[in-house]
Amino acid sequence: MDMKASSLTAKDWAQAALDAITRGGVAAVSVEAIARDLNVTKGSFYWHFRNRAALLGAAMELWEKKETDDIIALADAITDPRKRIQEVFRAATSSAGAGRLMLALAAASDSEEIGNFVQRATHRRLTFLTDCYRALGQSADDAQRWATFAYSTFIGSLQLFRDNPDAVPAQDMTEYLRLCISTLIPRQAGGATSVAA
Amino acid sequence: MDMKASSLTAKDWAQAALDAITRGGVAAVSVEAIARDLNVTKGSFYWHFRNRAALLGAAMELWEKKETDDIIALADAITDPRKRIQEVFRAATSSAGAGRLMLALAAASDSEEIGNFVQRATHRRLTFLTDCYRALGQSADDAQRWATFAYSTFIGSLQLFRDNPDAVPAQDMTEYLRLCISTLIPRQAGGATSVAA
DNA sequence: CTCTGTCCATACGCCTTGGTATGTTGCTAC
DNA sequence: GTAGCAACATACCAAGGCGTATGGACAGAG
Repeated sequence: MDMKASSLTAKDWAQAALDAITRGGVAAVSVEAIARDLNVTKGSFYWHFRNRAALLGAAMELWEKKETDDIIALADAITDPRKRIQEVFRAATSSAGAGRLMLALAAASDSEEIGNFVQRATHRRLTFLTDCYRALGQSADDAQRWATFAYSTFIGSLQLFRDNPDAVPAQDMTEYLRLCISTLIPRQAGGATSVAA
Repeated sequence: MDMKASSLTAKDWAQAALDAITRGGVAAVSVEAIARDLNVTKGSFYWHFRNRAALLGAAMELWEKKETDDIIALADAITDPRKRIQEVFRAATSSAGAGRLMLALAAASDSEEIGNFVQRATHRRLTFLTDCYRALGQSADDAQRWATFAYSTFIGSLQLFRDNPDAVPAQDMTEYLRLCISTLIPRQAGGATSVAA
């Protein structure tokens, strides 16, 4: 029944590393522990990778790739900038796994290697949001500030609901999202363009 | 010149543990490493504490105590609820050390011990903010949602500026804060509801 | 059947860390 | 001055984790 046990690839190891980070943070990425998860031993690992740092690098590259794919998929699906921002929030609060992974990586961003990837991902997301706000007719400065505001709220909500799941009753979750979205998307555009509401 | 080398207390160890967490996360709390920071050996530690978990517990209690003191000092200083919320943001963005410590603890909140403390601190802060919004005339439900919103933005901004210091130019920082504060404190004080669709 | 390269297991050395056991110093009481 | 306790230092063990060295299974090429 289990034919996938033929041979492992470096990507399999990278994905397993991401899973370990999601569960227990970057500190949980130990060669032997992940080898146990994959039902192999260290001998397999050191054939695919030079050392633990190489595994972390591959995991970060895989994360960046999937991360980019997610952003692109999100961007391509919707054209209305208002609904784009809205969808960022909805997609974030839905997939708890990606959120936990993002937070775990951010927590270890003091490491030079990981920090660069987190920084790039954050920058891309901010650029994406800034473009949305610019499409709403805001100035460049206003758009950047609003994007930073919205992204901070997004990250903070993610962390709050992870660490304090009962901060907001589950019934009020939709109400909370409506409040955030309606507040973070100013009704009055910068004055130039206007999107049909 | 250095007379403070007389004798260490358990509180000194707890504070050193908090410093280690601020620098490198909870994983950086190793008995021997902190002993090196304090210029002593493990022998000293195991006289003051039973084990590493006891040190973490003492560190968390010390953190909760200082944390509570900070909140109380903040609350006593200002009576205007609008300025209270404003001050929360200003105090947060100013002391980067407390922010880093908070984020490092939140990142390790999957641990049962640490998670409880983080949860209590978060709950107290949310209660504080909720009271502020209630004092502004909001309903209980609205106040809780706005408090959650504001706190999420606060935590998210902290994390964003830690991981991506150049997300917003330093000059625009005050502008960014003004945007957040003016948005997160609804203008209309006497009214019952704030945002209507 | 043999040879070769891929993919993995086993065994080992080394370092770090938690924890224990025990030795050592300095101050205080008397 | 000496008994005794507080506050360490030192030595040691076991566990785990990284990295290496080497051996073995297994498939395909010839």
